[in-house]
Amino acid sequence: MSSRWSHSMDKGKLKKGPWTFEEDIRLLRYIKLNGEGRWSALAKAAGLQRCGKSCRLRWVNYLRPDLKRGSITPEEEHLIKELHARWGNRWSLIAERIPGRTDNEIKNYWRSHLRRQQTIRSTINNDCPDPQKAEITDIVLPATPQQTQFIMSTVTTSSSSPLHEEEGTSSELQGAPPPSPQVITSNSMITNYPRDLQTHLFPEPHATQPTTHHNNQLLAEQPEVAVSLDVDQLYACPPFEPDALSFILYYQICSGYIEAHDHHHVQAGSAASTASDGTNNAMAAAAAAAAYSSDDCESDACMDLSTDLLWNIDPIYSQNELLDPYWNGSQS
DNA sequence: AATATTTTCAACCGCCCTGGA
DNA sequence: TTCCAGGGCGGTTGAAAATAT
Repeated sequence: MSSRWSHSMDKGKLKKGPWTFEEDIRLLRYIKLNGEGRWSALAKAAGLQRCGKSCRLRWVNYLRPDLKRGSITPEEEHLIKELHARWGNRWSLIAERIPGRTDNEIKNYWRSHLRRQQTIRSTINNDCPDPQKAEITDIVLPATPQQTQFIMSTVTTSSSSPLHEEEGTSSELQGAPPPSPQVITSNSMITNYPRDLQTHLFPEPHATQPTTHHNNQLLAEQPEVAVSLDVDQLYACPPFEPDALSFILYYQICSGYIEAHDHHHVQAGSAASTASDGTNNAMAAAAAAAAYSSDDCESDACMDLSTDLLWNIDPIYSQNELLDPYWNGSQS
């Protein structure tokens, strides 16, 4: 735990600071079983030494299955500029119009990317006496037809909104959209996880592990390192703290492979080094992770490789369309 | 290669609003 | 009507990573 949070922790028993793998799993499983909301009670019931706000934030900004991973696209950037010009720092409102992005993410993006652009442009065009006006006019770039269509489909609204109900608010807020009618239960959101991931995250009592058969070729014929497939053990004693969802996804893919080959042995290092595309890199990462979690992989080289692969799982995932069926839950 | 500076972003803080008692 | 707890939101922080010198 870094010193940043330690003084706060001394005041009570509630934990602060970065979330661990185990905490993520606890929160995810609890929300799947019981739904979200009532965050203070949820935190206690889930056995988390966290305040309700912290749990909500972790869920909303990081664990939600409908979050979009990866960099902000040019279309999204343009939309952020457009909406910020309309509504100012109404980050949650803006986030509602950009699917899969959180208010925190948009706010950070604005501060780190777009505000700097604005500052530079304002410096160049320093003849504008009104900084607010300069901000709006400077940052809104012409939209391509595609961008315009995207913006129109996203922004066009019909019903009332809290902002609309504030009669006579500034003209800057005209055209503000209604609150999103999004009423999504946590269960339906969880079903956006890959089916196999759901099974592992939220197993039915006494359910047998599903046997899945995926791209298996590259991991075959390398039976050297015994791999533990005891997921409960993994939950109880995670050997590292990668992105929890990504890790479990790849772990499951790997498990499917291992079961399919019925020997429960994978040479993680050689599998990874011979992998040539994203899918198999991902599988190799999972194999490496599994190997890492076992007592059978003790070499420094194996551990180094495992760690490298795990910390690079997100880019592998985001660049690999072959994994979309798993992520989108359409894989049978 | 080492150090300094800048950028990124997860997470917290505090204010405000809302709904229930 | 008032009080209070919970939740949402925008602002801020600071460690880690990336980049520059």
